[in-house]
Amino acid sequence: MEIKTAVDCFSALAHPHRLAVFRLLMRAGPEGMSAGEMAVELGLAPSSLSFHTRWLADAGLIASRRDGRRIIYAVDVEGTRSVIRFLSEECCAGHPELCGFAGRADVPNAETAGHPDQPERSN
Amino acid sequence: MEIKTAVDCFSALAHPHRLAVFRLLMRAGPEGMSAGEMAVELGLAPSSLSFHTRWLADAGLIASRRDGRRIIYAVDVEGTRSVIRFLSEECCAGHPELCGFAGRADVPNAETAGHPDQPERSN
DNA sequence: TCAATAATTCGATTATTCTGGAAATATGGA
DNA sequence: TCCATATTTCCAGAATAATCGAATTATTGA
Repeated sequence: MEIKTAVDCFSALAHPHRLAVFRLLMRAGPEGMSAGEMAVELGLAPSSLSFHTRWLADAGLIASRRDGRRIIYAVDVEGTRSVIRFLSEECCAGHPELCGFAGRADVPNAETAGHPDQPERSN
Repeated sequence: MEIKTAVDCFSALAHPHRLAVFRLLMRAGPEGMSAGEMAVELGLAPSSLSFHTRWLADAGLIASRRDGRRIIYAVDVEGTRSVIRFLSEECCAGHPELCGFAGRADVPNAETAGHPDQPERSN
């Protein structure tokens, strides 16, 4: 994941209303939720909600599909996984022992375990 | 982790210069790096760098200590783990199968591991 | 085609963030 | 004590983000 993309993702999550949208959609699951429902749920003007959903969509964290005259939003699973992976890998970069979050549960932490004494990079 | 804290953390990472500072410190490891070094490395005015380090520190992602007349910054491991955990748990909330990132088996992450059939929350 | 519904884009306004120079604070060494 | 170094805080000004009403676009059903 590129730095710019990562910044965009963090920016997308860096606002109470947007984080609320994201959480709402997480709970809604694959079926998602319409823009209107979310606006009501969060007490936002439709235009404001649209402003935020666009931001999340541009970051690749949510996606939209049309259903009749409604637009349904749902979490973009791949995009979301990417941010988590980015943060986790940044976190353990060179020092996996620090954060204890070096990898996936289903990937027997090969690199992590091995992690041959990082050259301690002095610059 | 509270919503507000999470937003603060994401905000802290949501700027190119701050993310650069964070990455720099990740690579520097526990020994950290002085404000001056980082300012030079990133080509920022000392006051600008200070503005960003403060933000990261307030979010709990980095911490500072004095060494003579220099201030050394280093990653706050606990704070960083908290954000990753928050994002991962938000991600899998109710639908761990979606992101495949429900947590590490060997990390004290009990609530996640247990994951008792989420009440499917219909609102 | 026309009215109703759902959402987005446009616009102006307000609020917040970012920047770096200048001044202030803290430390170390002559 | 006095000066140099390291960093932060203060202060404008410039840039960006957030808000919501009004206008616009898209869809459905009569």
